[in-house]
Amino acid sequence: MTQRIIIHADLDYFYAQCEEIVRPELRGKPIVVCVYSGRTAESGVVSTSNYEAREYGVKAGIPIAYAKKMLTSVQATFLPMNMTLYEGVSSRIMNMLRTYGDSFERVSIDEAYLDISNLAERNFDKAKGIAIQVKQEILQKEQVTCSVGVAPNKLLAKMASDYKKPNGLTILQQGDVTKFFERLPVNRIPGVGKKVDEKLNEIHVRTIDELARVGPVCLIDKFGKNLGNYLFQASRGEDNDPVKDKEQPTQLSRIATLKQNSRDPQEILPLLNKLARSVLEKLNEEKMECKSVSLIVILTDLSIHTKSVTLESPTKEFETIAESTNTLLERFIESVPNAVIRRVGIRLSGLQRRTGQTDIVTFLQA
DNA sequence: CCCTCGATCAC
DNA sequence: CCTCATATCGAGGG
Repeated sequence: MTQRIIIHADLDYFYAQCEEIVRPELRGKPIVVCVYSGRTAESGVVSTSNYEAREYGVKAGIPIAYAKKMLTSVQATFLPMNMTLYEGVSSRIMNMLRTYGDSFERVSIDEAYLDISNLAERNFDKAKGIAIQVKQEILQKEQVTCSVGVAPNKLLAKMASDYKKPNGLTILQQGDVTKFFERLPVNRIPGVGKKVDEKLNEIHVRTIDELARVGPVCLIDKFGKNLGNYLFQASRGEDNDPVKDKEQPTQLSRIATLKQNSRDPQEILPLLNKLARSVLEKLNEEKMECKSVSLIVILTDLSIHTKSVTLESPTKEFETIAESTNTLLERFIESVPNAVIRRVGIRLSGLQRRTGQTDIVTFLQA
């Protein structure tokens, strides 16, 4: 295949930026979008913050209480998540982006890849023009800024969009890779998080150019076939993963925090049923059914446990889901005598499109 | 090959 | 003080 040209677009500080759009008077001041757990009035974590808040160290994942302390000296706004708002803005932008590429891949609410190889006629100057146009259209139609990377594959496009933000545009061609990777920390490679980073540090690899000097056998030995090969290729800026339309999800989950810790199934059931209704609503919207049901349990020590069952036949029924998770919960509590539960969740997997077809029992009865 | 489960990532 | 959702992998058991 000839050389591809891929765009990665990343909507800047997305939830907080959406809030700036609907509350323009807040622009220029710190905004913190929060996930409130409902435990106490203030408990929860920061989902996203705008750059004014980040200057004070307020970023995604930190407890809301920490964020409040960091922002005591300034006038800051703390807002609960408004997913309906963000979904609306996102879907309008994604539908716009979809019209550009030969293929399109939405990777999250605020990120997408476009393959513009043909549109740009395999020419990076044209590709840059398209990227500028994309940024402009998103800004004009939705007042949203984004950071864009243009590169010969998804890996480099993502690393490029990450390089300059907010409101960045970075073109990265294969010939620039050596220079770009020089002294760049390995954790800038997508897929290299805390654990992989630590393991690489063990073999004294801190930067991507250092990683490129490690042999494939060594990497496969340390990280397994899949991740080992990925790291080897990534260190050279190579990636053949195609931009693929992901039409349907393969799993759906819902998780929530208990008002108070408990190991009494009766206290937990109402929340579990609520989660079942919620995740089933989504399953219905997607016109799908599921083959497996998992219970997710997070204990007071924050350890995560999952228990699952595979059903005899795919289901979309509340009774089936609720009964499964209830049984799994009782069984889990029984099997771990000291477990005190903080949060519970439900995951539906083995998802498949609902066929219009009637099930076999109904068919035989007809 | 399928199932279950924990781990990891990144959001 | 500690959210929520998705995908993927590898190990272990069958």
